Amino acid sequence: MRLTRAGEYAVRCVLYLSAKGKGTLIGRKEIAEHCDIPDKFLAKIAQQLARVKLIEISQGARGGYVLKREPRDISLLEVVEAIIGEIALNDCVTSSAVCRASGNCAVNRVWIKVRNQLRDTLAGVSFAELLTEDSCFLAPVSVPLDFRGKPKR
Amino acid sequence: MRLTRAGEYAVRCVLYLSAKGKGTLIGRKEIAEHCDIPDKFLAKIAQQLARVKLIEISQGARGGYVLKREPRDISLLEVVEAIIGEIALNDCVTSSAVCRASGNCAVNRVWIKVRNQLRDTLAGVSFAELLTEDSCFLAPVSVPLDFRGKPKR
DNA sequence: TTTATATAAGACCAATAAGGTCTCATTTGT
DNA sequence: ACAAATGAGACCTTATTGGTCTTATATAAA
Ligand code: FES
Ligand code: FES
Repeated sequence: MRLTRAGEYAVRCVLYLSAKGKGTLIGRKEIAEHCDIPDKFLAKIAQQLARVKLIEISQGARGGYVLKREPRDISLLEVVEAIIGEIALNDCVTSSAVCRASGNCAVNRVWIKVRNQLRDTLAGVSFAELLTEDSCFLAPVSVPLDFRGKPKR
Repeated sequence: MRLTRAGEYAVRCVLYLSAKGKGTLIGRKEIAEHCDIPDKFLAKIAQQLARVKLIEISQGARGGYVLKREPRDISLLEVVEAIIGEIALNDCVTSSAVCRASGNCAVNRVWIKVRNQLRDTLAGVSFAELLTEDSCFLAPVSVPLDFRGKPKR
């Protein structure tokens, strides 16, 4: 019951890109080094982030990654779910084949509740917010007032 | 990021025992069959439940399991954590060796928050409550008014 | 236009964890 | 004593995670 390494790495990566600002091209190696992510593994993770349009990847010499959205509009949930898929917590929630009475089960209802709670909280934290505080791999960054606050989407 | 099978089985098992009432001895096979849990696997799970004194195991012919506490005093959280250990969600929360700035990290703080939220919600649901509604493997049971409501511990 | 640098895509591999079984010992009712 | 049940832990199988490798492709710069 824990976030995968890939998920944590993705968060770090997006946080690093957020600090540099939307639209800034950063080499993969720089990110890997600063965020302590295995270089090749980051490549794989970045591809997933690109698939959901969070970043854009440019190839060739002087290639790298570019954040495509404003940090204030990116939620923690989005980044996490881009990597590990929609959070479910237990199997009954997704596949109704597991339990006999799925859909009408007191236990299941509790799991759905905590799952929604968890997703809501993660959805309520933007990378702009994270940037205003100290984090691993990153000193806090002063963010213009306009860009603080909760994510829109 | 999901509850293990063992965790789900444990919940079913305790729910079944709750329906029979505290102090009632039930054979392992009966539980395994009704709750659709592999017999031998249930044995292993039961041992973990016994270790935290949720149930008591009696050996020998006509042996089986006995619920040791009132369903209204057993929370979902307790049963789950008896099996999978304390819920953590991400590694930084437990082992500070993973990230560089653990203890003072915005990301980490969010994870701690959602983790506490999740644990609180699960802690707020008793098996007596679960019994009043329909569940997989179990028809709803009428529970005396006195025994409904939130868990004490 | 060649070369060096960088990523893409996916196959591939190693380590860990989950899910479950088996064996042998022990306990207890009859 | 014997049959019926569980205990404890080794053991096995499969799935997931975490990560690397290989070949191909794109681009900047010489
Ligand atoms: S639907 Fe799975 S526990 Fe009830
Ligand atoms: S402490 Fe692990 S992400 Fe910051």
